[in-house]
Amino acid sequence: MINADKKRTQILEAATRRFAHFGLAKTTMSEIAQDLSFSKALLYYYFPDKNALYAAVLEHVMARSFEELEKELDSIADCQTAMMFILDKRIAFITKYYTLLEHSVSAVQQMPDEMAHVMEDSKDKEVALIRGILQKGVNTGQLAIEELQETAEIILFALVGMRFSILKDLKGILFPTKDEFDRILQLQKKMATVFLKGLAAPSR
Amino acid sequence: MINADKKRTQILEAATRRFAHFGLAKTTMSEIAQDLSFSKALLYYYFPDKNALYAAVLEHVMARSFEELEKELDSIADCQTAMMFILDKRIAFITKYYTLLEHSVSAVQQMPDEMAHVMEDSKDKEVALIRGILQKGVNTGQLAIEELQETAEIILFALVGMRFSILKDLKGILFPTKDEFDRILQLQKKMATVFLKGLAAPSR
DNA sequence: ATTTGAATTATTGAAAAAATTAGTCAAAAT
DNA sequence: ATTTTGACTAATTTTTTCAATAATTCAAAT
Repeated sequence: MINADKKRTQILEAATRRFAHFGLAKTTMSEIAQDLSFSKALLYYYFPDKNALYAAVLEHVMARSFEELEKELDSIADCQTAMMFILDKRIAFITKYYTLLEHSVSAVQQMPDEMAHVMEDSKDKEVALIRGILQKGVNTGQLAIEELQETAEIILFALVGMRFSILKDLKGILFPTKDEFDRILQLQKKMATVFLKGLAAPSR
Repeated sequence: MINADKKRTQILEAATRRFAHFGLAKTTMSEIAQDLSFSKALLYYYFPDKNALYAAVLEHVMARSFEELEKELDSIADCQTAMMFILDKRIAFITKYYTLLEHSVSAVQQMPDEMAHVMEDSKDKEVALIRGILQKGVNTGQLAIEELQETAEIILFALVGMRFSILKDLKGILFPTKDEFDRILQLQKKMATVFLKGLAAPSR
């Protein structure tokens, strides 16, 4: 029982390494099994199919990141600072897991339900995170916001979309460079800053 | 000579109808020729190849829209109003020419240089349009902006990206509905409004 | 309950064949 | 001289086939 969980975890970790480096399409179940000296069939004992394993990897990786993020976020009182912090972490995450996420980015259509579900969850969590920051600002009297949820969604849409728009211009580039991610981060920060300023409560 | 231009225009218009309805891939040169009862060879007398014709259609359609837009924009003094006006017109344009633009949206990679050039031009023009609005705001003392060009780019990135983000969620949808476009417009307006407020010059 | 080797089923990718479409050109029409 | 065309070729796309690879199942062993 405890051993079973251990095997599951081992598979999850080996899969994470493969998927993170080679992506979904270029990773085979045999390879993951070989990495662990398990039989391929064992993978199917713990995970129903390849997509489920991939989804589990996505979920695991994201959950860990969110956990860490939320913890660190607690100690930041100022909402502008918190927002900049989140943007830094977001880009760091995307840079690190670019290949892993690639499938979710390029093949959003025709994504198996399992993965789609994980991505939706993660989006919801991210919106919640941003809403938390805005809430902070409202509580301290820094911000005045009517529709907290919708405003958080708008910010996330704009951030995600901004990355899309910028990366889309890069013709046939397989992996964006560090510089390109830095540029995205820079513009996202400027946008978020102006946006927060626009949400500022009238001073009195 | 004047008759030659007329033929060119006829071809351009027939091509516009076809491309606007069926897109680039699902329109053949023969069909355009048949619509006009011209020979296919004649199309090649006026346009070097299919891509050039498509690019000409894009350019024509966009040029007409920009022209109209700039004219109407002149009579709007307030920058907030002007921004809302542009957003309305942008969405109307995209709704109308969704199929025509689809290729530019989905196949941004591997886009022939001619089309890429038209799209870049249009992006530049759009940024210029937004910069013009911001300039208006700065002139009237409503806004305080350091980097006019970059700020305009950020706004456009966010607007375009926002549309991407929202449409991307729609799994396997061929054509977004009117409602979906309306939702995009609504969120874009909120974002732009907050953003402009964030750029407001400190009152005194 | 866990693990495996061997077998089956499904998917992918390359190659060949067929069909459609883009693009050319010499000659005809204006 | 310019415009237009029909008939032709070249390129591209689509369809089909088939072998190789990979996913998935399962009976039997641990």
